[in-house]
Amino acid sequence: MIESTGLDKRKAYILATVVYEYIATAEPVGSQALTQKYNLGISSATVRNEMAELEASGYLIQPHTSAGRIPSDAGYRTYVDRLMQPEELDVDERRRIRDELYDATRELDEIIDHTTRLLGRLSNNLAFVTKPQQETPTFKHIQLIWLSPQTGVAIVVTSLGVAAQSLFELGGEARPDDLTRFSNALNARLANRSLAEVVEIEIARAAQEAGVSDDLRNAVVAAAQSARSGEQPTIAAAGAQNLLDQPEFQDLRKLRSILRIVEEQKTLYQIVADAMTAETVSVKIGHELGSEELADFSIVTVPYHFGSHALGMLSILGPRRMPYARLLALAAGTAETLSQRLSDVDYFPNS
Amino acid sequence: MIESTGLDKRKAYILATVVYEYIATAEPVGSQALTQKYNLGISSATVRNEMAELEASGYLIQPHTSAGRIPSDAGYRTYVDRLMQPEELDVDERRRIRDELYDATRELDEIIDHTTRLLGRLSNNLAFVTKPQQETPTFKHIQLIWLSPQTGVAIVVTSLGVAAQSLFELGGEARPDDLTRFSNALNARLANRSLAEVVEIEIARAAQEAGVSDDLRNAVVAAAQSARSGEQPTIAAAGAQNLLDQPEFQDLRKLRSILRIVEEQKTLYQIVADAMTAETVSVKIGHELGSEELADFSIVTVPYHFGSHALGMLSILGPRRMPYARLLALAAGTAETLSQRLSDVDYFPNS
DNA sequence: TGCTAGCAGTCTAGGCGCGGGAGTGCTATT
DNA sequence: AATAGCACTCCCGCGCCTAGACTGCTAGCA
Repeated sequence: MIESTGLDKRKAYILATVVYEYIATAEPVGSQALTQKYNLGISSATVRNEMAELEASGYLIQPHTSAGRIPSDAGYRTYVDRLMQPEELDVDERRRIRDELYDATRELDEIIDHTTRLLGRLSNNLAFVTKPQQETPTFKHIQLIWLSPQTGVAIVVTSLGVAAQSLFELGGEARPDDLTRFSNALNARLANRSLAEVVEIEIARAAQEAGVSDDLRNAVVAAAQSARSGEQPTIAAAGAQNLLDQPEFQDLRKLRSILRIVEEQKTLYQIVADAMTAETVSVKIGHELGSEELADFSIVTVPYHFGSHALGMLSILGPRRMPYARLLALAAGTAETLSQRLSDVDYFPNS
Repeated sequence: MIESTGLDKRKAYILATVVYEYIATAEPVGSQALTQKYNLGISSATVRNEMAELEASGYLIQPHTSAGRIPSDAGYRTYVDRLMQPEELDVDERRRIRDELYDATRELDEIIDHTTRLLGRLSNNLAFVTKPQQETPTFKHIQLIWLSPQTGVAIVVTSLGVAAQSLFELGGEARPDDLTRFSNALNARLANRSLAEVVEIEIARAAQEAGVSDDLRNAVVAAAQSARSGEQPTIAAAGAQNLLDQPEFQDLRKLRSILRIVEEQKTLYQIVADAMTAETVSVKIGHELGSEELADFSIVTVPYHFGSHALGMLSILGPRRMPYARLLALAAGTAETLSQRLSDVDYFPNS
């Protein structure tokens, strides 16, 4: 572990301390401040040398020449994955969450809203929760259209309306007839099947039946996947005002981005979607969110379940400089309690 | 009209121009700027004199000695009620709203959400819409409890749970028996009646039957009203990020208040609740919102209907310096279209 | 060889003072 | 009554400057 990151024990400890201190103060951390506040047993000069190397390895950043250091994305990542002391919710807090969720409300939507607000309040950040879709969308129709000898387009219509189109290369040897035949085979197999089911196998069988090229099959698979990503459950959000307190967001443009993205929901969902299949809580830090606008933020996400079925996700969005250990524990604990809460009443008689 | 406000024609025109200009620029309006930009046919010195009088009458405010004037709440109020040129939505815009609302979505909740976003986008402000409650709450039980020879308490239980209690004076001559008798009479008349119905008459009849004092009757009416105000439908909001663009909200504390209040919903609902019974669009300006935190904002509200029944309200929240004429037209137009849209599908088979 | 003390250099945040500019109220004049 | 002119007031933005924090580097020490 130590070798794999190029960090000896002392460097690791210094990195951890810098991250910890920066999370607490939001100020670049200098070598003196560090040795004074934490008795490291080494002098500030030594820390300076170590810091310079940590910066060279990409874990720390110096905002300007005569300033302290702040963690880079890689620094945070290392901190979260290897260095930080994991936290647990204490019993009191766990009970408070439980009590709130087991409040009078019965309706699923209300429980989700309630959970979102609770999470926003406890995390002091922006919380958002994807609502489970009651009705799982199904295939209605798929149509392959011949555009030119080289290209075609696949259009997938789901029970939610037109959902996806995907342009593809024909590979040269296909004729309009092939497409029609393939379309028919696909429709026979897929009509009214749930999008959530694994349809790749069916597509492969239909492709074999119709005797079409691999390119064509792959194009249809892509269109199906894209249609699936169109299933975007609505998202409840709460706690945006908490972000206003963070010193790094006095810059209004960043806030604007956040509010817009949260309201739009689509981007937000795409960012966290892959956490749905995760076993446990996952974290995306800064640029890992895949958007320059969100580069100063991090998101903690954890799925919640009904039985063994993942229903949705619970996320906390905050400054990159968020208290990771605490928020990971909070998100995990809340998701667990929510899952329990949901399993106590049979909301999903059909599943 | 002129006498009632202490404004002659010229003062009225100057006031209107100041408000108009301030809405456009967000800068205090000086006498020179005014005469240069609008050819008033009088000199800046004359305008200065008029402005001084308008300030003395409370329509204008001078932020500091050597600055121009900005409108006071009273100034805005006069502008909105009497001076401004009302606007209409142009045909194009009206059609765009219509097209958006008649989009594929079917579900009531989605239509409301969609409308909210649309309104946020078109208004460039924060829009919020109260969602109709599908189930109208009904009386379950009312209980009058004798506390002392002078006081009692009324507890109203609705189908939504315990909703209201109201302490009252007995007026001296009532005994526990009277309260029990009145309770019984009330329960017989009110059980399972909708809270939305006019229940005052029923209460009066029950009071007569039981032969109790006016004080007692009024206490019960108060409790019933308070129970009714407890019906707080959820609120959809959109466009918070638009407020960030307004120069007067660079101060983050104000934004924080807004976001908190919008998220809380309760306060927001209470503020606009009385607009529900209005015939048309209504405006609350600055301190009229009844909260120091909201003193820099104004809210435009208009109810939307299903048939003749008011279902909810559509509001725009923005800086006090909002383009009133435009937003009034926008809110009214959107509400009208929404009402039509709802009446085209039978969402409320029971009403 | 690794650590430390000291030092010179660098950069930022924030306090201070100044002057331009916009606007006012007042007074004298038409 | 309306206006022109004038002296005065106040804010805002600019540049200047200093205090403070931190760095990298060098030389000395276990």
